[in-house]
Formats: sequence, C-alpha cells, structure tokens
Amino acid sequence: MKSSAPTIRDVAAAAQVSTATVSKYINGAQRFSPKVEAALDEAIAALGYRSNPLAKSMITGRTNTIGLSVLDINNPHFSSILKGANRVAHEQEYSVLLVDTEETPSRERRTLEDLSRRVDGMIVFSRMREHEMGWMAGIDKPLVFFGSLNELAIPTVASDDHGGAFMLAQHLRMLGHKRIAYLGFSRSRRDEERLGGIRECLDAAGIELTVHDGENPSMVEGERLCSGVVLGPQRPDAVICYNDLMALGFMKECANLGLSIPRDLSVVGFDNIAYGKYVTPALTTVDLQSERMGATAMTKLLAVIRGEQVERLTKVAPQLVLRASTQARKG
Amino acid sequence: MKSSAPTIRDVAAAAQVSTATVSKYINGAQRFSPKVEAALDEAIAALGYRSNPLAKSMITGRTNTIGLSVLDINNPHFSSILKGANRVAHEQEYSVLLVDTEETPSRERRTLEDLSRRVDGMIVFSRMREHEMGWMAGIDKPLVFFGSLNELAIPTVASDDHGGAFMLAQHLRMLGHKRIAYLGFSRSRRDEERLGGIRECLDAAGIELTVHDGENPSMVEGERLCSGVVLGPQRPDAVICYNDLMALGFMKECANLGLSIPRDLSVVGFDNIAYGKYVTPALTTVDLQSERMGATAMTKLLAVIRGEQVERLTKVAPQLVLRASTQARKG
DNA sequence: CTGTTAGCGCGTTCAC
DNA sequence: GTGAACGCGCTAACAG
Repeated sequence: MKSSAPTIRDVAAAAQVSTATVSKYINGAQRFSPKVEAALDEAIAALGYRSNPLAKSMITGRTNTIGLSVLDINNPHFSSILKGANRVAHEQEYSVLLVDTEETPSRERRTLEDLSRRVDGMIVFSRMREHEMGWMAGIDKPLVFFGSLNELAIPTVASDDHGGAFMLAQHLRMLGHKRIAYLGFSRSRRDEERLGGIRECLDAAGIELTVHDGENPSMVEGERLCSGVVLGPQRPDAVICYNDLMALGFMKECANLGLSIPRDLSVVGFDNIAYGKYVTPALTTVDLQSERMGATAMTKLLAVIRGEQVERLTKVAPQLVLRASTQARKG
Repeated sequence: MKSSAPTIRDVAAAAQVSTATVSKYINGAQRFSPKVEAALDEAIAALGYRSNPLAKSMITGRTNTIGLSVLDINNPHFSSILKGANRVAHEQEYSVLLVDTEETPSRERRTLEDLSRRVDGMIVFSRMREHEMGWMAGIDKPLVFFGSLNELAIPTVASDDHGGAFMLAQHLRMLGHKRIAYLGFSRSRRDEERLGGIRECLDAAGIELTVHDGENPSMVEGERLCSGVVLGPQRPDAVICYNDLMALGFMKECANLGLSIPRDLSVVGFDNIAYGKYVTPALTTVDLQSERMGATAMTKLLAVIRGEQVERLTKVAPQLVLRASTQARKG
C-alpha cells in the first residue's frame, strides 16, 4: 500500500516510458504506438492514477475555476444568477468559487483581489459605484461585471432596468393610477436607473410620484415600510417596489392593515422571483431574467478566457409579467 | 514593467536576502533583525508582491477551499445551508467551491471525486442511499455528510426529520383532524423519515393517512398534485407536504379550486423557508434550521481538518412554527 | 538567534 | 519517443 497518491512518475515507471510520454498521452496531446498506449492504460488503471490538479494548475496557470461574487445568496435573484452561471460553467468543465459579500462590503476589494489569484476569471455583482472600482483594472484576470459601466473597459451584462421600470410605470398609468409611490433602495446602483425609468414615464403624464427609501431589499423591510406608505393622508393607489422581496413583505403588511390588493392599491416589483406567482394576489413584476443573466455572464467570461472578442455590454431585455396584483382604476 | 507577477525570488533579490528568509517572514514563521524586516517590507510593498496561492497549495497540500455539494441552489433550504456554511468558512479564511448536482445525479460520483482533489474537505448533501456511498471511503479528504448514516464512518449533521414530522402530525391530531394526506417525495432519503414520524403519531391515534408521491420537491409539483388530492370522494381535512415549496404550490392551487385554507383543510410543510410567512394564509411548518445546519456542518468539517475529534452525528433540533394555515376542526 | 543553501513537489514542455 | 529543465514557494539541514 502506497502512502500517498500515485504520481506521473509512478505511471511512467510502471509503463516503462518517460514522464513526458505519460503527460502527453493523458492530455491527448499526442498519439503513441499501440503497445505504449496499452501499457499506459494498464499502468494508469492499476495504480488508479489521477492527475494532480494543483500541480497542473501551478504550471499552466489555469485552475478551471471561476469566481462568482454576489450580494446575498439567499435572494432568489442571486441564487438564480448562480444557477445559470453554474450550469454553463459545468458544461465547460469549470467550477464555481462563490463569494457572498453582503455582510462585509468593506472587505470586498481585498476578498476579490485574493480570489483573483485562485481563479481563471471572475463575475462580479457589487454595490460599488464605478468611481470606486478603479482598482479592478489592476486585476489581470478576465472579468465580467453585472450592470452597465461608463468609463471602465470591463465587459458587462446588464438588465435594462430603466426600460423595465418604464414598462411598469406605463402599465400602471394605462390602468388609470394617479398617485404612485416608489419604495426604493437607494444604496443599490440600480435604484436610480429604475427610478429614472419610472420618472420618465410618469413625468410625461403628469402623474405624482412619492419616493420612500428602504435600508435593505428584503421582505422584512417591505413589511416595515408599509404603514408609512399607505396610512398617510394621501394613500397612493399604486406602489412600485424596488424588488419582489420588498413587494411581498409590503403586500403581507397591507393585508394585516386591512387593505385589499389590488382593490385598494396595485403593487408591482422587479425580478420575477418564483414566489411572486404563488402569493395572493400573484405579483405583477418585471422579469429581469436572472438565470439567463448568470448564464450569459458565464458564457461571456469563458469566451474572454478563450481569447475571443466579446461585446463590451450585453443587455438582457426585461419582460413585463402581468398578474393579479394590478388592476384598473375606475374613471 | 515586469510582464508577470513578482515572485518570492524577486523580493529576495530586492531586499538582498535569500528566498528562505522571505518565505519565513511572510508566514510569520520566524522574526528577523529590524534592518532585514524593514528591507523586506519595502521590497514587498515596492513590488506589490503577493504569495502565489497555487504554488503554496501545491507544496502544503492545502487549498483553503471547501467543496459544498447541494441538490438545488434555487431551493431556499439549500441556499440557507450555503449561507450558513459560507459565513463560517469566511470567518476562518476558507472559500467555498459550490457544486449543484441536481441535474446530473449520474455524474455525482465523478464530480465529487474530481472536487475532492481541489479542496481541503467537502460537505455533501445527496440523494444517494447509504449502500451506494461506499466509494466515499476512498476519498481521503475530510467529509461531512447531511443526514444520518448507519454504517459509514463519516461525520454527519442531520435534522431530526422523524421528530419534526411527529410534531406536525401531533399538532394536526390535537386540532382534531381525522383524514390526513401526505404529499411526499420518495426519491429523497428524508421522505421515509418524515413519513415514519407521521405514521408513528397517527397510527397510535387511529387516524387515516393517505400518501401521494411527487416527482420533485417544487412549487410547480405541489400545484400539479393538488387536484388529485383534494377533489377525490374523501377530501382530506389536512395535508402534510414534503417541504414548504410543495406546500406553497399546493395552497395556491387550492385557492384556484375554490378551497379555503385553513377552513376547508389545513396545510403544513417542512423547512420554514422565509416565503412561508408571507403567503396567505401563512404556512405552519417545521423549522429545520437550514442556515444553522450549514454553519454546523462547516464548523465540524473545519474541526476535522484541524485534526480535532468530532461527534460522528450532530443532530439539529427542529421547531414547530405555528401559523395560520392550520386551524382546529369542530366536533 | 539570524540567515543561507539546496532540493523538493509534480505535471509540462522544449530540444533532441 | 526521451531527458531534463522549469515554475514557485516551502523547509530540512546547516553555517555564522
């Protein structure tokens, strides 16, 4: 019984060839005579040899691993992104090293810099503003970023938040809503895009918009903010939430307060998480195609790693999903 | 401008010392004279030197990475496990390499064997039955498994599914339910434990139990199975679902069919996913402490890696969470 | 106690 | 098809 795993030299000795031959055979880099190949097969099988990925990585500089950094893996938007990214990665024999940054944004830079040395490339979803991201240029690994960038020459995958928000607002406008509230989350870089899309639509129609700001994009927060939004003197007749999670919490608290959705007010969100379809009433939302975004980002990153040219910005089109939480107003 | 990253030899040359000195200093293995340390600090800063983790791993055999294999990262039960495991890992400077196996159970063995060579240890959540897991003994890396094991000497972390199921059944019994249905998922290893706990309680009380089997543990499946369960000649007055996801789908379809929960029937699930609290009515469930299970598994694995002795089985106590989806029957 | 020399680990790759 | 150097950080053995 050997104490440690067999090395390429053990195989070479057993098959009576050189280590170079073993290496090339294993990697399919070269064909050899039938005798030699048979001897190699037998030696490999007998010893149960498997290439040491660490040694291989050190030499080739490639780890077959991609780093994926998200804000909160418990948020279905991010778990779907991970799902899509992971699927594409697996198809191409890559693994995914996950980073969940939310708790410690302060250490994000350090974490990503460390990560960059262990992977072949990274996909990053971050709250950082573009002007705080200059250091990323110093990471000499392929990178794909979620969200649009103005200056930095980093490939990105972005949903059209402005357009999606416009669609939602337009939908509410056409239903006859007159007083709309936005329950936002200004710490996010996407909040302003969404707010911009909403404003563009409503300002043109002269519809009033009230903005409330949440501290985190969660169901609990939607619940907490609800009373302040709906129990004021001028109750809105429609509420647009920063995401579906906030909308779900908001809807639940509305029910507790005795308000009926969509009769008393319409509610909409962003993301199209699966749960929005299973609450009552089902939630009207904008499908931002989370899983596809994850898959697209991974596809793009792997293309960069292979040295292919890629578009700087890939935009994923959002899609309005109409459900029972929105309803037309009379007159 | 150097083309590639600085190595320990560059630092040694710049500081006029040997590479051994640099290595020891960086790892805090030895102190040196103030002059030497100052020179080292300066050289490191000037070159922007950072240890190459691949080279380090190859020598030490440690990667500071833990593999985590789950069945479906979009299921909140698993994303919570990941959340907990990831938090503990980060605290101890470990990274998490994620594997999402659901789509390809056939390649699970191969995937995990490959994974085992790139990590310091693995945490595995699998549908495999114990008799198919013999090969795991051949993985000479520390391992923690979710769920109880009889023969294999692998440390495990398990929820008490039998006990949790008993609690749910007992709760329904005490509410006066007489005809109970179990909407199960027999492909899971935990299904039989849950069914066992339910049976133990109901058989003793002479309460009738009907069992239906789902093909996957999802909301869509709960929705699909609903009509077959509630539109038969003998409608159950309570339904226990394999997990909260199935329960959510089931409840939605009940509403579509014109049935009112909990008036017409009570519904319960397993896991206590966050969404169960935000549907209407809120879902009574058993909290299996997903996040804590993830954290516990990681803590345990890191202890094994440090060479400490650990309990073979760590049991996490479930907790009944009463909400509005269950209600007492009259008479 | 401070610091160096020399060689290891293991798959890859160049020159022959 | 081979031999040997290579990459890069670690560490045993040893010298000052």
